[in-house]
Amino acid sequence: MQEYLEQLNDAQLAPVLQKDGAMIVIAGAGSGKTRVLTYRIAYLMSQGVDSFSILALTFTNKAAREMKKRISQIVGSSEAKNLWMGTFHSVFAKILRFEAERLGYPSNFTIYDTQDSQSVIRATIKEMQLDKDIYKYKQVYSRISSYKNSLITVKAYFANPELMEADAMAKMPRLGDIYKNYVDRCFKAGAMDFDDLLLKTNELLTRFPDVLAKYQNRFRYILVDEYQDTNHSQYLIVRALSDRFQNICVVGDDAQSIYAFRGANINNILNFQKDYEDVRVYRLEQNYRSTKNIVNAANSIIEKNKNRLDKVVWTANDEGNKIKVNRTMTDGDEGRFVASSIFETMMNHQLKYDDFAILYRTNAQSRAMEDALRKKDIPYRIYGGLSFYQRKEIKDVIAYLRLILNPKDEEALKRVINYPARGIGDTTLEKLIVAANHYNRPVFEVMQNLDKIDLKVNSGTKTKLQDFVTMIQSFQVLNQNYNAFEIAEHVTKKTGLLTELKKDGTPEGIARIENLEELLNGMRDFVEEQKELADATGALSEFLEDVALATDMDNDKGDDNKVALMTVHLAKGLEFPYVYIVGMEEDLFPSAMSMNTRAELEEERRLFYVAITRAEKQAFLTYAQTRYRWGKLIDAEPSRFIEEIDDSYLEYLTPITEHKYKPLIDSDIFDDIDKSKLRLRKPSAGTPPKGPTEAQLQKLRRLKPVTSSTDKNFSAEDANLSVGSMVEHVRFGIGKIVKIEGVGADTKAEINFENGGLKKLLLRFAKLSVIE
DNA sequence: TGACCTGAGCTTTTT
DNA sequence: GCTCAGGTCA
Repeated sequence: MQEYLEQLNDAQLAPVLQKDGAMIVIAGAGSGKTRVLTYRIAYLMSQGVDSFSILALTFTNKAAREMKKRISQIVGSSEAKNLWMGTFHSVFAKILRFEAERLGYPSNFTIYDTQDSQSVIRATIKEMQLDKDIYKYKQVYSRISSYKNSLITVKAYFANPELMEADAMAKMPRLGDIYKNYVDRCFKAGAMDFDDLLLKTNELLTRFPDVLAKYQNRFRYILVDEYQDTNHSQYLIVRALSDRFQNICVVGDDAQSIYAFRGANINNILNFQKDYEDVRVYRLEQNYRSTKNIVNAANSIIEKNKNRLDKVVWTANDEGNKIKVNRTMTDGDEGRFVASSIFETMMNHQLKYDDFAILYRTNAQSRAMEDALRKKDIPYRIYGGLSFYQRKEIKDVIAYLRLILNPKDEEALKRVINYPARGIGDTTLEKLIVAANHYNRPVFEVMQNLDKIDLKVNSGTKTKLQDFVTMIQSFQVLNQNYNAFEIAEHVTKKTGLLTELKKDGTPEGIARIENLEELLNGMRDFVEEQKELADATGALSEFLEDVALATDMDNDKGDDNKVALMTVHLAKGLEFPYVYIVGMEEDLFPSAMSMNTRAELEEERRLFYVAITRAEKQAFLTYAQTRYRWGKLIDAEPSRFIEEIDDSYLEYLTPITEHKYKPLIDSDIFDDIDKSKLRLRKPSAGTPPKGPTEAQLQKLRRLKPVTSSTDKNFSAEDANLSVGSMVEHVRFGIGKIVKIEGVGADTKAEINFENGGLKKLLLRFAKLSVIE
């Protein structure tokens, strides 16, 4: 029984054997944290802890599934079955369904995905007759999302003048009203968005002490994976649930925190010791995954970050090869280089395709890679991007299915009410929505009661509406006796979806039909699997629950031998013998949008750390000198991250490109200043604004960009930056340099901004925009 | 009502 | 260079 414990080293064993109390395991990359988690759970069970009372939270379904699999191998599947193990979202969705009525939701509430949410917001903005150029629906969505993740409800929002002011400053004074309307609409539609799954769980646990007590008593042992990626909302849930027994084990690596943009709060892990009594801290520092070269290179990168926990990752593995760095002319060449390199390496070392991964910063980069791989007949699989369930034809079927379970679901209704075309156009839909708002009832209910209201539609349209209602209702009846697969198959035929697709003979149309078939096959498998579980039946509701929270990573076919393509974010937690990190260029990695503050840049650096540490045997870094972006060819410079790696771990296949420019300013003192936005003022056409005088402009025109890349000791004067130079900073406006002190890295400048007062900035490696 | 066209925005990452 | 929302026209 205990022999599995022998597979652990001492550092891993300690947290496994500490049965009770609060503990944090700080686990370096590749140090076997998943192993610690699984064995800890297995050990708890061997010590007589009831599997019903263990809750394990992960960030991906895949992580949960794999852990469950390994645990069942140790303790047997009948025991492992009762564990509560899953993503935050899926576990709490389950609990919310159970307790939904407390919060006024139906237990069959729909889960809106990002597309649905954004569509609701778009409609709201339109209805409120706001300017859509100011209120951009994506921006509004992300603001609302971050409010929800910080537990700022509509009520809390309106109680907080600072927030309202901030939005007003951002020219969106009506944001609170949009927020309110959005929340109301979702509620009326019986729908929760992703963030609601956490927000409403918090509400449930705070408002109903008996519910809190119930789950506190139930989950006596709580484990959280990737704790560094929890946001405030998740943090509070974990705290609340663990408060009674304080048997909490969190595992994470601050160096791999890469989801701050989504509200993840790195302080959750940094402050864990303050949150519980008597916290034991364990460190896993031995890396079992990678060569010495890779581990050391990664360490040399992460050292550049200031905000981190103390930890030294080391490995007993071989020295290994140096990290290879390659430059190409274009992004197309980059793709061809990677494809040939994969092919050669594979042949030379008798490897398989799935020993290789290509990682990139943005999804858009996959294209060049795909083209090159296809030309060389190298099989690949792209993870992420547009997932299977986000395809139009799939979403259409899903929308019908959603409507069957929850006819209030307005987004689903809007999607299918006239697809396939059945003569219910925008005008009619508009009337329905107006009526629905008027009576404050769901649209579908209005459609059910057409006789009782005067909708001002002609009798033909009325019949069509009634037919639609009858059809959905007939599905609902069937749903009581048939499983998810049977219903879906019936729906595709009865609605005319299948016929509609068959009409379209284009290759894309045929692909759509194939996708539909794949969906149905998937559903059949799903039903079979569910039937084997004790507490499931393969019903439609179970399927939709799964789909709503599924990601592309999840439907892993596992054994297919293909090169993996994915973003660095998606690669977290995975490992590959050979890893290509492509697009190692300034403004791409690190992303141009993430270089405004030290905090953002540090997150990019952690992301790069994650990328490098995926490699077991060999890592490649590639960059191109020119690249297509937005359909235009642009010049690119090598990423600063390449230079940050200690040279002794690198092998340059091509000489590194000289940097033309260095990043402008690295200010430790004024972290809140958006350094990328500081530049020499470009004179505008015609008469200059009240800022610089003609004489100053003359001076500006004489300024040249810095060309020296090796001499890091140049002074501000070398950079032609002198007292009296005009600079512009978007935040403070135009200003004049009044004082310069220090040399090289320590150059400081005092700049007198016209409307921002005197600011002191630390200039380092000045990058000066060229003045025409 | 539906097919077709146009222009804007996009490419930071996702449960 | 691609996608999608929104507008125009038959």
